[in-house]
Amino acid sequence: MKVVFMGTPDFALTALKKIAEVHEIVCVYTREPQIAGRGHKLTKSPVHEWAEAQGFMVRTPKTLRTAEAQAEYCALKADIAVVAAYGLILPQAVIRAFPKGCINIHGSLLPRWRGAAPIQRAIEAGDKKSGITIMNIVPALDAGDMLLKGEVEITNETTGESLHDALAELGGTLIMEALANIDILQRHAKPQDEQLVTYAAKLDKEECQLDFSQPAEVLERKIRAFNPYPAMYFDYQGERIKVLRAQVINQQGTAGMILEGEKALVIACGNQALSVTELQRAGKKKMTIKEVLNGFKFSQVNVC
RNA sequence: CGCGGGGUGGAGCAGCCCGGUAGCUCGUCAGGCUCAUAACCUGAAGGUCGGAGGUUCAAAUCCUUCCCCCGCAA
Repeated sequence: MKVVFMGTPDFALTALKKIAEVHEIVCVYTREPQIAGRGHKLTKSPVHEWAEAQGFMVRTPKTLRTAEAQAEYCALKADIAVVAAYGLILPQAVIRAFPKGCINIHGSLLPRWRGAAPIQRAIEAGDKKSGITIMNIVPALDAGDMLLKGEVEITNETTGESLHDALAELGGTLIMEALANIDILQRHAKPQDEQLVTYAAKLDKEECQLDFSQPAEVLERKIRAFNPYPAMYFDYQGERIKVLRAQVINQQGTAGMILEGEKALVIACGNQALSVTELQRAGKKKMTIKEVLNGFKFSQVNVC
């Protein structure tokens, strides 16, 4: 089939690579290069970078609301559009442009976790499973009928990164399946149960400062969910320390107090305590707690 | 030119400001102790101090320049 692909980050790129092996990529839409990174350089998205290297036509409109953008889009001779973490709202005209429609790869088991950060929110909430839903795009946020689903287990070891990677892979697999059986799947498309809808708010750095008055268990899930990005942190004597992994242990103390800082890093929480097992100090690489403590000791102060 | 931290035996750090024979914690190897051990004791190996220039009797340490890693911000 002739496919128009719309996506931006790595999550989308994984799918694009698989699609490109079998189908004809007519055009790739991705977010325009952004000022980003150290030195504030203009940076192309992962999808942009790869698509260009493959010699695909790449378009980066600021919006698809304009008549020109829509006309340009609709002029493409494609069968279907595949959207994955694109980042722009798609107007009706775009959604209906191609005969086989416009389908989306979403990183959750819809209707649970519609929205921007479904992967992290599922871990944070303590869900036992996550997955991919292939669905039709409609004008409302992630509300289209569902075509195909696949599940992934969330364990105590699952991090935002590991789940992201697993779902990206699964998304690629399922989108291929969906494209292969699109007509049948469309005939059996299932509406989402509005009663079960939840929303995954986008990640906000405000919520990443560890609030040790909360139970250790809650914080541990946030730590895993937000690893590696945006990463939970606390400030230790003016230095920002990202906590990438921790274990809940059965100790009590004043919330925020470092109970042990030489042989381990144990911080008291509202309920129980966290033993940090992997962290990153400002300016340093990620390290296991063992590596850190070889050359650095924490004082028993309060880090709230 | 957005702001900032850092590159020292395999790992994490100290030393750099106030130049002068490379230190700490851990790991590795050998031996010892022990019922035993990730514990303890003894000993050993392992470093052109990111690269290139320069200043100096002498540079990890001062100057110039290049490369690489990372935090913030976006």
